[in-house]
This record gives sequence, C-alpha cells and structure tokens, in this order.
Amino acid sequence: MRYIDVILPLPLQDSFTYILQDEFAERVKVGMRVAVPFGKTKVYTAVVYKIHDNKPLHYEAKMIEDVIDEKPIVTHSQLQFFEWIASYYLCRLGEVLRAALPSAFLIESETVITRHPDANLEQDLTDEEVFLMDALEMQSALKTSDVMSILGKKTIFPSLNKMVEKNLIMINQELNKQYKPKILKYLRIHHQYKSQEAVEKTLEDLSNATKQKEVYLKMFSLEATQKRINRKSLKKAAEVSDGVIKALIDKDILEEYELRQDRVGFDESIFEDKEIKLSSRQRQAFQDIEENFENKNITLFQGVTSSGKTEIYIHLIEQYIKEGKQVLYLLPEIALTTQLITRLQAYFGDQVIVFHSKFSVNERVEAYMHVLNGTKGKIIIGARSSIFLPFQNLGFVIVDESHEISFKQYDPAPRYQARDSAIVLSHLHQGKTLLGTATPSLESLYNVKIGKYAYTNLTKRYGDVLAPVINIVDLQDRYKKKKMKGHFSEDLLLKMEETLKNGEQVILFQNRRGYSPILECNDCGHSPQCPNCDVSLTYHKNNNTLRCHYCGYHIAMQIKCMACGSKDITTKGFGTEQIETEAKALFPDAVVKRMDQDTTRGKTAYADLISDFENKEIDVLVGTQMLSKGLDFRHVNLVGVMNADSLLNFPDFRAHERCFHLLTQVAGRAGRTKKQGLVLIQSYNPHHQILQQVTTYDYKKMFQEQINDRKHFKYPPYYRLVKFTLKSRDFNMVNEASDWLAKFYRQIFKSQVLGPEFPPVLRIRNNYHKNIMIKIPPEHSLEKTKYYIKKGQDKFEAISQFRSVRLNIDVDPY
DNA sequence: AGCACGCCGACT
DNA sequence: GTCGGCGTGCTC
Repeated sequence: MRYIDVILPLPLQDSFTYILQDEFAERVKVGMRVAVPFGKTKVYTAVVYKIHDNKPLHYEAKMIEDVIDEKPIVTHSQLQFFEWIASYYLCRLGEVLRAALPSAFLIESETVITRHPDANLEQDLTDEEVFLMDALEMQSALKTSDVMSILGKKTIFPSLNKMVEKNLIMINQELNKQYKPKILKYLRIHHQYKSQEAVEKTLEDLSNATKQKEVYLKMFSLEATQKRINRKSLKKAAEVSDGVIKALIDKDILEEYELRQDRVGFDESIFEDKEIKLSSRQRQAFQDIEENFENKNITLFQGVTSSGKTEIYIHLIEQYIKEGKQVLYLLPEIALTTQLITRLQAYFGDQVIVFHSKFSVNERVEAYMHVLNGTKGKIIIGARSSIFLPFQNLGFVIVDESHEISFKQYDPAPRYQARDSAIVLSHLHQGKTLLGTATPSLESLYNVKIGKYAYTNLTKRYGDVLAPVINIVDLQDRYKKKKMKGHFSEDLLLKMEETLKNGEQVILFQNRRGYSPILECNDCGHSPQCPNCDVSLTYHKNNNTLRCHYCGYHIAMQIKCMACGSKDITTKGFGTEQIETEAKALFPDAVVKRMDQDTTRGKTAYADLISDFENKEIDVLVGTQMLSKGLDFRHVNLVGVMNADSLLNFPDFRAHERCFHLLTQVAGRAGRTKKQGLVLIQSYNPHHQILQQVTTYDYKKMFQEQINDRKHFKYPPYYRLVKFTLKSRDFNMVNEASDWLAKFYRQIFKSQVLGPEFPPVLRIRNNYHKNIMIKIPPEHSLEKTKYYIKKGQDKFEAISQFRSVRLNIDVDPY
C-alpha cells in the first residue's frame, strides 16, 4: 500500500498521512494538489509533500478524495524554500503554503444550506424556521455564516439539524471558488459564407432583410481591418440592434467563438524599442557590480536618489535574460503602482510580469502559472509575497528600496522578512542578489563590513543635478516669536509662496502615525475612547466621524463632551487633513490635494493623484509616507516636513535609523531637475543628531553612531531578536500566561529575556496584549536556540489553562 | 483554523 | 426540565 504525506493550508504542526489508492498511484507526484477529507465534515485542498510506503502506526489513515492537478504546481525548490521559511521564522508549513499559493488554488469545502425540494411549510414552524425559509426564498443557498447572522447566534447546528429532520432543508458540503479563466466572445463570418458565389447567393437570400445584409457586408470590411470583432463593436459599426446580429448567428452566417483572455497583459503601445545608454559613472557601477558577482553572491548597491539606478538594473537584468534565466525584482508594495513598471515594460515588453496584492485572485493564478511554466515573462516585478512564486531557473534577484521595513510581514504568519528570504531563495537557485537603496539598512551595510556582501556605490546624481538643500526650522523659536500661522512657520510660508509663484510644485509631508487629531474637552480633559481598543478615537473631517485606527470602530462627531456635557471641546494634534485645510486657507489660489490611506482607497485613486500631480494639475500635495517611495516628480522644488519630532520620538530601537531613511527619501522628492531644490524640516529638536545628519547627507556618521548604539545596547545586527506576543480577551490570563512563558525562557536564556511588558496600546479589538523579547547573542547556535524556543511554545500550548491565549512568535521583528 | 462534543446557567 | 452559551480537544 502506498501513502502520501500532505501539507494542509492550516496552522498545524505536522504533515498528515493519507492512503493513496491504486487508481491515483500512477498519477500522483510531489507538489500536486489533492482533495482530502479532514476532520468530521470538511474537505481541504492539500499539497503532496512525500510519497512513501510506511503505514502509520498509531491511527487509521483515510483515503484521498481526488487528485486535482495533472502536473505539480509546487516545485521541489519551492518546498525546500517553504521548509526554510517555516524553520527560520518558527511557523508552520501550512501557514507558508497558505501565504505562497493564490487563494484560488486552495479551495476548501463549505457547508451550504438549501431548501428541501419537498419542503412542507404547512406544518408547525418556529420563528427561526420561518426566518430561514424566508431567507431561502430570496437566496437559494446559504452559508453557515449567513445563517448565523440571520438567526443572530453562533450555535446554529442544533436548529439546522432539526430542520433537516423535518425535511425543510438540506445541508451539503460544496467545493466552490474554482479559478475561472476569462472568456471573451467574438464574431466572424462563417467560412462557408466567404467565397465569391456564397456572397452572391447570400445577398440574394437576404434581399428581404436589408439590415442583415448591411451587417453581413459590414463584417467583410471589419474583418479586413480588425483582428477581433465582438458583438458590441459590430453593433456600433453597423448601427443595428442585437436582434439583427442574433438572426445572422442563427442562420449560421455569422459564427460566435470564444477565446481565453490572458489577464496578465500589458499595454503594447508603451513598448519602445530603445536602447538605454549608461553614463560613464553608471557604466562603472554596472561593471563594478558584475565584478562583485564573480566573488560574492550578494551585492549591496548604494546609489543616491536620482543617480539612475534603474538604468543599471535594466542592463543587469538583460544579462540574465540573455542566459535564459528568470529575474525577480522585489519592491515595497506602495512603490509598485508607479512609473517604474511602465519603464521596465517599455524596455522589456511582455517579458515583464507584475505580481502584487491589489491583483484579483484570478489574475494571481495566471501570473503564478506563467512563472511555473516559464511561459510569457521572465522578469517578475512584485511585492514581498512574490518570493513564493514557482521559479524554475532564477538567476537574479533585485531587492529595490531594500532598507524599507515593509519587506517584513507581520500579520498573519509567516512573519518573514522578504529581503532576507529573497537572499536565501536566490541562493537555492544559485543565483545572484542585488540589494539596491539610497540609504542601506544598518543590517545590510554591517554585512558588507563583515565581508558577507560585496558593495558598490554611486554617489553622483545623474546629469549632476544638485542635491536639495535641507534646512531645519526651529518650531519652538518660531512659536515664541509668533512667526507661525497654524502649523506653518513663516519660513515655510515664504518659500511656498516663492515656489508657487515660479509655477513649481510643493510637497508637504506629515507623518500621521501616532499624531492624529483627537477630540478633547477643555473643561474635564476627557477624550472619546474606542470601546474595543485602548486608544483615543481620531477625528476625520471629511465624513465628520470619530474613528479608531486599530479596529475601524466609528461614531458620529460629538457636539458635547461625553463625560461632562461641556460644549467646549477642541481637536488636538494634527494630521494630513488639517494640514490640507490650513494650506487651502493660506493659499486660496493654489490647488491643494491630499494623499493618504483615506484618499487613495479606490483602485485608481492613487494612480490618478500621481498623474494629476505629474501633469501639474495640483500645486501642493499633502501626504504621508506614501509620498516618499520611488516617485519621480519633475517640477517639485520645495518639500516641507511639517513635524519631524514624531519620527524621532518613536519608542523603537530603529526609530532614529528610520527617521533618517524617511527624511532622506522625502528630501529626494525635491529638485530632480537642474534647479537646486529646497527641503524645510520643522522640528522642536533642531539640534538632534539625526536631523543634523540628514541636513548634511552624512549617512556614514549616522551609520557609525547608530551601529555603536546597537552594539552597546545589544540589538541587531549584533544580537538577534525574537519577539513573543500574547493576546487574550482575559486580562489576568495574558498576565499569567506571559509570566509563565517568560519564566520558562529565563531558565534557558537567563537575563537575555526581556519582559513581559505591555505594549503602548494595551488592548486591540478587545484583546489584551503583552510582549516578551529574547535577545540572542551572536555566539549562540541558531539551531539550539530555535529548538528551545519551540520547546517553550510546545509546552505552553499544552497547558490547557492557557488555551484562550494566542501566542505569536516574531523572528527578527521590525 | 474549524468543528463537534460536552458541561453549565437561564428560560419554558 | 431543555435550549443555547461557551470551553476543550482533535483532525491523518
């Protein structure tokens, strides 16, 4: 008897063994999907992990239900990679699988409730039964979640089972949500109606149908000029109704045919067959990188903003494409919707495949299959999750903007760092990796210093554009001297005026995180709180609501204080919205727009804003971090940072590094042309060392200072961190559970265990949080450490008292 | 994760 | 007494 071990897309510890019936034994290969029964009722899609003959000793294996694929959809190297992710980031293989495959690949059965065909409604029915039967009149099938919301309770099966007994309803398990190819219908003249004689005869036959004759003749002219004709275009061209076309189809004169439309497409009109010439400095950097790759597999490439990194990437990519290899170009999610893709597509045409989270399920399936089969593109541009694609022959990985912290996934597991994982992935394929950035992360540059990575830099801006001047405005001084209007210093106002007068554009940057407007009572000091999370609600002007940023809870704006009834309430703190309002009031003639999560909700909203800004339809753009990423604006001459202090005061060991990255990136938006741009940073701490280093572009000094701090305070890259987060609805339980876990780990890791500690926001979505951190000294074996951490996790999860406590493990947290 | 089983309080 | 809440444990 043959058996297979499968990975289920669930957060479960092990793989599960099933009997492989003879009928499937020939066909099944590792990496194919199978449908398996799991638990009492459900059917899941699982991926074949191993095929063997070892009968399980302690349980009866079940048989698989079906084999879904004809060819494996998960490759061997992918499985290897998944194993690495699961072991390094301390999560389950099933969790990795879930993150890696497009959700349309992992169908699971769903309980479906339908009306019994012979349902007798004349019998005695309870209120609930009447409700459900009514609902089934409107909607032929209900899911369990639908029933729960209709009946307003969680336990529904007792009632449902009774209804089954009464022959009112049926309960079935259904597999749905299959991948659907996009099918388009087109029209053509049936081949029998194309010859000279046929035309003559047909025209005669149609002598009584003028309109049909017209359409028939129109088709000839259309077919001569267009490749594909659909109903809509024919209707428009011939100016007839659907009925006329239908009649011709019924007579078989016209024929309808279907074509599978590829969703992974690109607009051919942008393709330019143009060579990209490198400047001598770019060429030098390019050659340097190539040489680096002869000795080392990883190169850190530090190129200042506007130095022309993309052209160098293009030349490098070309080398690998010529060798028939695949190339992965990783970018932070937010940078993906921008000009860069267009530029690569303009150069490489349909060799480029784009992959990111805004894509629909079906689009993802198609992109996945293209990568697997090596059809279509060889260059995959994607956000962090594209490291999981089924590469066949990956020769080169670029991680652009590699300092970006959003390469780290936090929720849900796997909590992986895509930059680091990409290096492992590339290594598995014996490929090369390039980490590109203007401001490397401390970790990456440290790896250069210890000889792990090679290094290339490009310090001159392309075409010798001058770097913008960065000045700091002392807010305390300006307030004292009454040189402020709202949140704008006189300095900033003057420069804005000047810039706008010259017909140039302004970007205002306001980091909203932790600095949103909250409502406060001037009499009693009360501010409205979220009932589910321990945070104040923030004021949103556009829809006049108070909202919670953690759980989405919202109420209408209050007129009176909720605690004391006083009408003397004001908003404190400021966000992008307030800056936008103030800017509009200060510059009534300028077009002021705002870019943040709220204004870029729609699918094209973001792209629209950017193109409006590019076309100079917007004079002043107010925005959050979103503005700092890879956008290339030609007419921006002034960047104002409204307040840098919230960046500096973030309670995190990376805060200063992050502040430097962010401000440098934001500054890079100013002056991408010949004229030297200006950046004004408003702050209460004008002498802070980080701000000084930003103004002087002193990356080296920043690095030296920060890396010394990291060494001194035992942080990465010297020490490794593992962070544990415990969550529970029960406050005492989180405390007890985290105390237990911390105590357990203290026995092994001694004083390297920090906490348990409450995070800044104690309660989120009605769950109390508590954190434990372990610092792992560089000399400790990674394997042993992971072993003990796992042991702690297993022991913890075996304590039934702590069952209601959720434990997250985050390796290398950000 | 998702689901069934089983214990225990608030209702007919 | 039963119904439905929620905690507990298992899934090849």
